[in-house]
Amino acid sequence: MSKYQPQEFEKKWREEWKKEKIYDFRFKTLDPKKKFYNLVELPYTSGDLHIGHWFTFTTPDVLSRFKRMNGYDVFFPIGYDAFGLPAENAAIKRAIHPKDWTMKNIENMTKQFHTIGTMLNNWDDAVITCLPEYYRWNQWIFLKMYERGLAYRGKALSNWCPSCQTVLANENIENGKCWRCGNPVVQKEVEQWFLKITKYADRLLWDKNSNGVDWPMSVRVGQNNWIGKKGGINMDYPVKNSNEVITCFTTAPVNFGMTFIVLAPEHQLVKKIIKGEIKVESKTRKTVEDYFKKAQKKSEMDRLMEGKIKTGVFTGLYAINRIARWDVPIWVSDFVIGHVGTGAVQGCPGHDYKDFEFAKKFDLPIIRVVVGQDADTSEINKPEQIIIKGMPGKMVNSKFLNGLDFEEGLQKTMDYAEKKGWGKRINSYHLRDWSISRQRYWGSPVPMIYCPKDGVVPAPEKDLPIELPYEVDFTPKGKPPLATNEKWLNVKCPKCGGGAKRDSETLDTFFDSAWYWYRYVSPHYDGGPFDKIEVKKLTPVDVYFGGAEHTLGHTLYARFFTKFFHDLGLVDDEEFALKRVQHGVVLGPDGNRMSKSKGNVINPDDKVKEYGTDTVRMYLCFMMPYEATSAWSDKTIAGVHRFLNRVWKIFQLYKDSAAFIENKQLISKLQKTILKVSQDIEKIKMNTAIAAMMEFLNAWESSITPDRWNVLSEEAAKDFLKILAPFAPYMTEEIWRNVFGENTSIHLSKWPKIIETVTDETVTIPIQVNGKLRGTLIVNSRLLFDEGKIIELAVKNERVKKYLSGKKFKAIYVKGKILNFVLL
RNA sequence: GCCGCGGUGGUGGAAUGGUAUACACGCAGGACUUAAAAUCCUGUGAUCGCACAGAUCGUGAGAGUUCGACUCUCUCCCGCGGCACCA
Repeated sequence: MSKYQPQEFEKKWREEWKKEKIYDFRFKTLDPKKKFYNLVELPYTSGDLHIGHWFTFTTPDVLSRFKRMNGYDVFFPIGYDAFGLPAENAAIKRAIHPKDWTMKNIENMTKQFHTIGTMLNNWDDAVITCLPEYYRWNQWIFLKMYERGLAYRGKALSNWCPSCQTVLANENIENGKCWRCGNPVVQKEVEQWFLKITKYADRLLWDKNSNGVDWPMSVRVGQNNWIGKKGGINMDYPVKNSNEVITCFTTAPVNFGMTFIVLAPEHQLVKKIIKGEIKVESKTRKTVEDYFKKAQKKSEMDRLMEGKIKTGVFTGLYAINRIARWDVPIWVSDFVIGHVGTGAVQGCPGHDYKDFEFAKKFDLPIIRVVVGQDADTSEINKPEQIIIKGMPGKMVNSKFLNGLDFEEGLQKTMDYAEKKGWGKRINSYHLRDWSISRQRYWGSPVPMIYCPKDGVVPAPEKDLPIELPYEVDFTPKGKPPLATNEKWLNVKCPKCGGGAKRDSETLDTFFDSAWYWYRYVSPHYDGGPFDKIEVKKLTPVDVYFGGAEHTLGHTLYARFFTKFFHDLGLVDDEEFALKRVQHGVVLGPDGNRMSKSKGNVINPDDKVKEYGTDTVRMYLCFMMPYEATSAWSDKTIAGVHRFLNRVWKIFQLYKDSAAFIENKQLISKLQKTILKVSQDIEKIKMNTAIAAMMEFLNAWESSITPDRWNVLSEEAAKDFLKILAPFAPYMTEEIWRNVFGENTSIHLSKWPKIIETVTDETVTIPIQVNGKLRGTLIVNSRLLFDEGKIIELAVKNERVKKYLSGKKFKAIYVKGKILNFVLL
């Protein structure tokens, strides 16, 4: 009997499958009703396939194989997310060109991917986002958005390194300093390209019906919070002795308790004060200017270190609170953020914690206008006394509002303000427009041209792609790398034909990944970003597997693009994926995240060498639920290997078998196992599916006795092999062909039929007395529905009898499930 | 602070309101072996008990609903993840 030595045949089958083309996906034969688009987030071209990739891809692969054996045309494509900063960093550090680095990594990763033994199917057509064939359509999409006013040039506060003259991403700041030159980073308003995702805010919100698709609660709630739609009112306050008006957004206009206004340092009015456009005392002007400069220098780091201690300066100006008919002082403070609401806050310190802190710090009046449940009517001195919107309470000190419920008082205030023309109800959103320009090299060039005469001019569609030049300086000072290639940079203006310059910025890589699954369907199509007809056949995506870290970024952008394509008439769907499944993380054996510095990295290649691919795949499915995060265990993988060894052995025995004696109980167990495995795979619960197969093997082995060891028919044995096939594709193929002599792949076989009505001859019914288990009853399954008989037998049961003797009771029988006696 | 998700044996983890701890690991004992590894068998929630009698307790804590609660409701504690001076 041969030993289980997976290394002997895994490579053989990999090659054979390629030869037999069993994983080819043929678009032509597609029946749209039988299509199954299984998508995994496209991997980044980091260089090596780590155990996380294996974990991420194995479960979707099992699902793909299962679906295909059930008659679906499974589209399970792959591609690479190939643009981005790490490639550029590698270039700077190691003097390798980003393109060469990336393409080399892709080659290596593709090789490694094949060892996992997935049925990923369009390897030759894998979409690579850094190739012009792909990013050409990024540029096309950008131009379409520009045409519709969805892409615009604007200013935003960003991390800025004055020395390198570039915007820095948060992760490129180390202790408040630039990662490259070590100089302090400041906040600066920088001109950049934005996508108007806020225009889609309402459509991106998830409704109670989950927008008709099956996405996790965590994603839906997370995205809705991120979009942060809030109803409130924009209140106008005239500034005394000027023509200026300050608009404050508030969700709770407690105007009879409003005693000041606070502006964000970057508020327009502050600029006007500094510029002298609004007259204030020169000493005050200087104070405001100093405060503004200090605020501008503050980085994220400073703000964090400062904590929540309020700072601020008085502008010397007053505004008129027309509802309460009094004047309020106007202050500037960096606790108010320019882009939140209107960048101006009406201070109601009795009913807002931040306003309270500010008022305390600068000794501003605090007025109570709401009495809460504690009936405290005293002055508000302590934070515990603050009553905020949402708490129950009655209005006081508020003239015509007195006596109303808090919420009603707010609504009346808003009605009044709107009637007077002093305010307008409005929705505020937390979501901001998406900044997409990066002053980097390794990305899609922005297809725009700057002409001294015509200004910003879009590149003509026929000139796409605007190819990324190979020759640039990656470490320039004061300008983006692309601007160092003069030949590329200088162009003729499409409008006037005069000298002009290209946009030297590149697109955020999240732009690349916001639509790639459509490109997968027609990777070489050149009449548009994708072939509408093919896309219609294959989309929406049936399941989208990926990481939880993409809740607020990638998946939100992807939904935004889908809606944009919908508006262009390119796709029918408003949601691109019917179901989203998010994986967890495989931690190192020590329970920490794997990292080279901790020395706890598990290399999948080593494990394949030790146990074979099937064992690694099965272990990754078995170790924990797909969504969970847990540590790698060398012990547990050995256990999984033991299981496969036993499977191997029992089938080797089968090979040498002679007479067959059927075991009905075992057949029934097999039927139940097939049913359980089918349901569990569908539910993405691979760990319990495997447990069920282990249980079956245990039963199979223990039903074998020296004189009666061939207990399964060939059909039944093959059925077990088939349900194992999606998990252990190599071993099952080896057995399928060598033990059973089949000559077409097990992976092309049909999933075993489930006989729904599996009836055992005997059934065990637990018997409870007062809800406590006191015994069990083993009865013929024909008696299952005969309640009287069941109770009669149960009462006679030795173990139950003593609890019931001499007592009055009633019986509750849940048919086939349980019998409970309740003592009266 | 807000939002989301969790808390079950020594460990990873199972349980449509119906026999809690499936499956696996680990551990203990045994078989095989000169010995070890591998493999196989048996046992394994806690406490009491000679017991493969039996009993009691047991799913973070406490209450509630129910014939019956890991599961549903409320209050609280702890852990993880996300957001956060959001007006």
